[in-house]
Amino acid sequence: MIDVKLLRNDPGLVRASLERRGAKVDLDAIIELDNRYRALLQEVEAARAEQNQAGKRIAEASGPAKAPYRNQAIAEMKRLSERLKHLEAELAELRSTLDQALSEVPNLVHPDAPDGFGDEANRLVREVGAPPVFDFTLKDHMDVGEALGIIDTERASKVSGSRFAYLLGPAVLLEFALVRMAMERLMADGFVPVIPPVLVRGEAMYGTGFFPTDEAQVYRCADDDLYLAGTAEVPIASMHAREVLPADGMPRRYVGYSTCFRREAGTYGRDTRGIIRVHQFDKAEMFSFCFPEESDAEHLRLLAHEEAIWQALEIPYRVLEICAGDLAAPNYRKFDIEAWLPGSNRWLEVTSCSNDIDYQARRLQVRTKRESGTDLVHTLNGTAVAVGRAMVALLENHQQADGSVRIPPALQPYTGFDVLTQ
RNA sequence: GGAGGCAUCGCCUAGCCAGGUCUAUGGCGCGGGAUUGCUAAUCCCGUUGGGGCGCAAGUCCCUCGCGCGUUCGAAUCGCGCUGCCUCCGCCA
Repeated sequence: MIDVKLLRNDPGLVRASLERRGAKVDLDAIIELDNRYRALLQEVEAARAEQNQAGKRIAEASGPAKAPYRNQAIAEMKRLSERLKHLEAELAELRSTLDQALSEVPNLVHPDAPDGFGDEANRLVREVGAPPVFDFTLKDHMDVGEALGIIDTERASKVSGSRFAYLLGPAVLLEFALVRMAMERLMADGFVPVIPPVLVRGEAMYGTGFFPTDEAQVYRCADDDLYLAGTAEVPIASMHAREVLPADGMPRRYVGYSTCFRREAGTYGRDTRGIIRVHQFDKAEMFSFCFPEESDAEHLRLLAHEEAIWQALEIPYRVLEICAGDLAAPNYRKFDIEAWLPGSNRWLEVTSCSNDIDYQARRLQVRTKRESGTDLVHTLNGTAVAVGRAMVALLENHQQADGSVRIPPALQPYTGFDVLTQ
């Protein structure tokens, strides 16, 4: 949610951001709604003040001697009350129309975000590491994984349908190793590890900005009115909803580990092979709550952690800054990391790091209190390690002629083996 | 799943049965100040969070878990929901 006061005072700024996104929102209609709402609010509040005064007069007029006066005052208050009832109903309706309209306005866009739409408009920030050289015929991750017997999508589809997988044997240890390595690096920088609930209320989905926009991507448990989170971002951001965080604990950094569930509606035929795009995967996610003036730096900090992890995994990657037209509604600025997949001869998105400024905080009402006052915090999130896709990158980049996969030294203390074999 | 209980401004707490002067009591904590002096004490003032109007001073409205209702008027009465606690059942 954007700040309605900002819209009121500087509609040009909001309009410019919307244009860069290519978002079609009738701002003038919202501004008009806001004006009408505030005019009516004043009327209602004046009537309430009058009612409060009248109530006091009634209370003061106790005893038989004052009964006539009292009856007159009650009659007067009845009229007031009747009028207020209508005004308040009108006000409530106007408010909910305004809230609905505001909830559909996407966030502002960072001045440095590249203009444009689509992949071509993304800015290449840097490319790190050289593609490995091989002297044998390369396999893609699925061929490597199947040959090793560590990925089984065929049986998974028997049990759960397409876009599911069994991970077996050393792949399981590899998962725990990746997560443990990421966790320890982040804990060293003060991130608090957390395993959040993954079944959440609609409120949490709305508060983080996934509803109403991305409702189609979310699994719903209808009987309990709960939703399966597509990322730990949802329960972690919501963890401090309606709280005022003490200034001396800022910034608050978490690294959450959770299974993620995504319906992948509308992606039929895309990434159908292997475990690149599945309905269920595990991920360690960074999340920060920080002071507003610190969020630009915090964003770069999260990105630096992501890059350090990919460097430790010895995977060539590139950093992209996502163009204004491709930002999700809550995002103010976003960096993706894409890993190079030599076996598939393509780049694969493996992390995503966003600064949502106060967009989520306003919906979730997460504030911090310091001497200068109580402010909404800024929230940021970034992938520490998306296990499935990290495995894909490892299998393709570190495959060896005999079908085994080399484990980079930084990961070996966590796997307990240096070569992944059958 | 069944039965019962609880929810007040950071924490504790009064108020609820018997609706109006509740602009919510007191304590703790916190912030500011005064006084006395010695390892501290006493006193005074302030201290929920939002919102509207206003250059400001200020002023008004909302907020007693949430919602709906009854009523001229709800912290207080009724209904629903949520959360927590106790017991039973079930369970990793």
